Order: sequence, then C-alpha cells, then structure tokens
Amino acid sequence: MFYITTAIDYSNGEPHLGHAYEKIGADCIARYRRLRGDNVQFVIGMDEHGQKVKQAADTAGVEPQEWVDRIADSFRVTWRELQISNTDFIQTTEERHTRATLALIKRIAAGDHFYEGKYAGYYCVGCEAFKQEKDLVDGRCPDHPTRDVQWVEESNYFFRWSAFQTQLLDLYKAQPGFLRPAAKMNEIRNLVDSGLQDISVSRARLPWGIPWPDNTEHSVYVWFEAVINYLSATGYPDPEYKNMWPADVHVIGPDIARFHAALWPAMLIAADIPVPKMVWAHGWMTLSGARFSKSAGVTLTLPEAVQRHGADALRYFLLREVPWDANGNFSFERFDGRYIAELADGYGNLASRVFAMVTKYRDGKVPDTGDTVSLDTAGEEVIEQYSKAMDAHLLHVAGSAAWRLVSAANAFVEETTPWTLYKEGNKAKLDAVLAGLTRAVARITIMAAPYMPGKTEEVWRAMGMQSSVHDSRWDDLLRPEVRGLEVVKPSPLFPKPA
RNA sequence: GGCGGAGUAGCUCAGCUGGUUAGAGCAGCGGAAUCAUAAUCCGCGUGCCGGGGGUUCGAGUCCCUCCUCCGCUACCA
Repeated sequence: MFYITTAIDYSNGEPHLGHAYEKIGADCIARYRRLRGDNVQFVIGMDEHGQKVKQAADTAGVEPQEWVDRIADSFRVTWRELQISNTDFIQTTEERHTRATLALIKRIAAGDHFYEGKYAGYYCVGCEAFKQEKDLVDGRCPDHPTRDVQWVEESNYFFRWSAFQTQLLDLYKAQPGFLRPAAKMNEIRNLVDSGLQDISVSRARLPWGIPWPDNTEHSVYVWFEAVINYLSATGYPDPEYKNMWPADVHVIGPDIARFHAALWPAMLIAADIPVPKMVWAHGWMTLSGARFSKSAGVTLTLPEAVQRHGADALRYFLLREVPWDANGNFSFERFDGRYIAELADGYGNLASRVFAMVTKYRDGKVPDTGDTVSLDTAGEEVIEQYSKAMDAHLLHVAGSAAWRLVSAANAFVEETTPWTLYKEGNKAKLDAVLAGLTRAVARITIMAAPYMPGKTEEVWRAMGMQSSVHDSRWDDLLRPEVRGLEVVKPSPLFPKPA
C-alpha cells in the first residue's frame, strides 16, 4: 500500500494553475508507484469550513453546503480533465471527516493535551488567524488590506503544542527527510527549536465548522481540522485505518509546511498515532517571471493553459519545466518550445518514424527476433537513472532521463540506417534494428505514462498492444515484449501549429 | 537584524567529500542523411564560475568580507 495525499484546496474560488501543478505532480508519483506494483491510495480534497467560506456563500446568496459542493464539482471536473488518478476525493463537510475529527480530538483530550484559555486580539478573516498588532499596517492585515480586522475576545481551547518540542526535534533527527526539500526542513527545525507557542484550536461563534466535542459553543479551528482529512480518508477511527496509515507522503505547498511538519505530527503524537513518513513541499510557479496575483493582473486560467496544446502536453511541460523541489516559471514561449522540440519533434516523431519503418519494411509486423542491440543497453541505463530520480521524487530529473532514450533512439536510427539495410536485403540486421527500436519506444512510453497518461496510451495502442500502458509493471519496462506486434502508423500525436 | 537557499555559456541548469584544457539541454551557425510531424544526425562555446581578499603545489568546489535575489523568522523602538 502506498498512500499519497495532496493539500486540500480551500473552497473560495476556481482551480488554478498552482492547484493543478500540485495535483499533476502527485499524480505522476502515484502512477509511478503503480508501475512499481504498489497498491496506491491517492487522496485529493476540499477544505470547506471557516468564516471565509461562509461569507462567500452569503455573498452568493446560497447555503454554505450548496456553495462548497458547487466548488467541489468544479475541482472534480478539472482533475478529471487533467487525468488525475486520485482514488478518493474528500470534502471536509462530509460526515466521515467530522467523525474522524471528533475521534481524534477526544483522543488528544484524553491525554490532557488541551486546556481552556482566553484569547484576545485582532482577527483577520482572510487569514483565519489572529494577528499581532505590530503585524498590522494602518490597522489592516497586510495580506488582506481590503478587509477590516476584528477585535475578538474569547475563551478558547488550546493545544499544548509547546509540550511537543522535544519529540518533534527527535522526529526530525531520526528522520532527516521527514520534510523535503532539506532547506524547508531546516526552516521548520529552527522554528521548533526556537520554541513553540500553544495554539488556539477552537473558535467561538463560528457557525460554519465542526462543533467542539462537549462544548458546541465552539467550533474546531479550520487549520487544526483541515490536516485531519488525511486520516479521515483512511476510515479512522475504524481499526482498518491502519491499512492505509501512516501516509507515505503528503504533497503540499511550501506555505503550509509548518502546519504539516510541526503541528500535524504533534497532534498525531498527542493521540499516539504514527506520523506520516514524509511531507513534500513542492516549489512555486511564477508567470513569465512574476508572482501569480489577481490584483496585479498576473493571471492565467487553467482552461487557457490546457487549450494551448492539450492536457497531456501541459502535464508534461509543468513537470519538466518546474522542478518538483524548487521554484520555476511558466511561459508560453517555453511551453511552445518544449512542445515542439520534445513532444512533436522528439517523442512523437520518433514513434512515427519507427512505426513507419516497421510498416514499410515488414508490413507492420514487429520482427520476431531475440537479438538485442546497443540501444537496449542505452535503455537499461536510462531506466536506472529514471528509477533513481523517481524514487527520490525528482520528477523533472526522471523526465529528462526518459527523454535521453528518445535521443539515443534517434541516433541509433542514423547509425544503423535501416533504409540501407532494407535496400541491401540485410534481413537479420534489419529485424534486430526494428525490434530494438520498437522496444525503445515501448520503454519510453511506459516511462512517460505517468507524465502523459493519454498520449502514451495512444502510442501503446498504435504499437499494437492489447493491454493498457497503465497496466504495465516494472518488468514490462525492463523487458518489453514486442515480437509480432502489429503496429499502425498513427496520425501525428503532437500536431504542430502551422 | 537572525537563520537558510541561490548567484556557473543568450536561456534553464549539472558540477559529490578541492586536482587533467569548466559541462548538458535549448536557442544560434555550418555540414550530412532521407525512414519520419522539413521531423533527424554530426560538428562548432576564449564563459570576469556575483565582486574582493585569503588558505593551498592546486579552488567554481574550503575560509573571510561585500553585493544581489528568494524563503522562514525576530526585535528595538
């Protein structure tokens, strides 16, 4: 069992490119794990409670539940279009999440890790967080200058976060890769090292949230509640939750690293539940060098990006262009460049020329020969590099490795000149070359399948395969069986704009 | 202010614990080939390795210092 999650998205707008990048990356990992033979559970979801959602629903004049369901549908449709292979989609307004949240809180309470305290301060609804006076600019939250901060005094439940400092530091020491990349781990370690403050985990007078157990005057603070979704999706508190838990990796944005790498494990330790094996903070994407910002007009809608060259190409581009462990930039120039060079002229044209030769020289039937060629050695080396990078979740590196086999295959064609072999009637050599080339295309296609689930399936079919490329396992990559396949030369997979 | 990351060819970057003439991909220039979506292959890079100083027989790779960008975070007042 391999359990992977992404951050649940806040129900206050349409899915955008940043959401998509995270889901595509996680999907690539999920698909790779299936290739390795793992039973993968892949959970995506929506964060639907909180004052901001309530306000948005009020503004729209609909019930909060109707509002969040509408947004959830929009995300679901988007993920389907992007071929995200999630096995579950959790909404925090679902009963199973309430159940898990209450069970976890009771368990933490049983260990006496909560206490009642007073909290007074300025509250920013935009952040769903209290603000220090010194953080305000002209009496307003710098991140949400259009909103008024509210002076709130209330009695809240506090979680004894500070009590877990040592255990968190021990965790980081025992598992240096608990949070990746390492730079982020350093940040969080320093944060914890410098001392934690107990955190208020309930809110009074908040109508849109999960009621606090035994005190329905309070609701569970949204940040405290949201992370629990990862557990809710396992069926917790049913004992079978252990089939999925602990999660193998939580994929998140770097902005919420502290909640996932410092608060969440503390909550779990408090409840005596194993912590996740890894938290992965991916990079941020900029748009033509600028930070995405609605107010500054730096925006790009997802449909626009998809429309350029299709969902598969967008997936491929994002995963190659934006390092999975660092920041990167989106621009249509680079998108077009990679699309033409790597997809149309690279992978697409390679498949095209190989299938054309098999058609032309062997009536479409891949020769039945057991001979291996130098290209097979190149393929094995690439697979080695690919798996190494994939195991380390370096998706951009693995993609680049797979494409080295595209280059190697093209070079192999030039080196062996099958058209000459054909003219000379060198049947044995030509058979070996054509079979070797088809194996290379099969290998590239399997390796590329986590990046482009749709286009690779088309190639797979054109190659005459009866199964789905997504049912391939590691052994099919190491030793692809292509003898006797009847290939069809497809129309261009990645048509180039005129 | 503190901590951390980064600054290498036009662009994106690789260069592990210091050691032959600093590399890859893309773009650009020249040539070859014709199976292929005029798609491919081969050849071509004198780069202040951010600036300065230092350690060393030898530094992109270590030390000091300064500059720039990014992330996290703090306080004086």
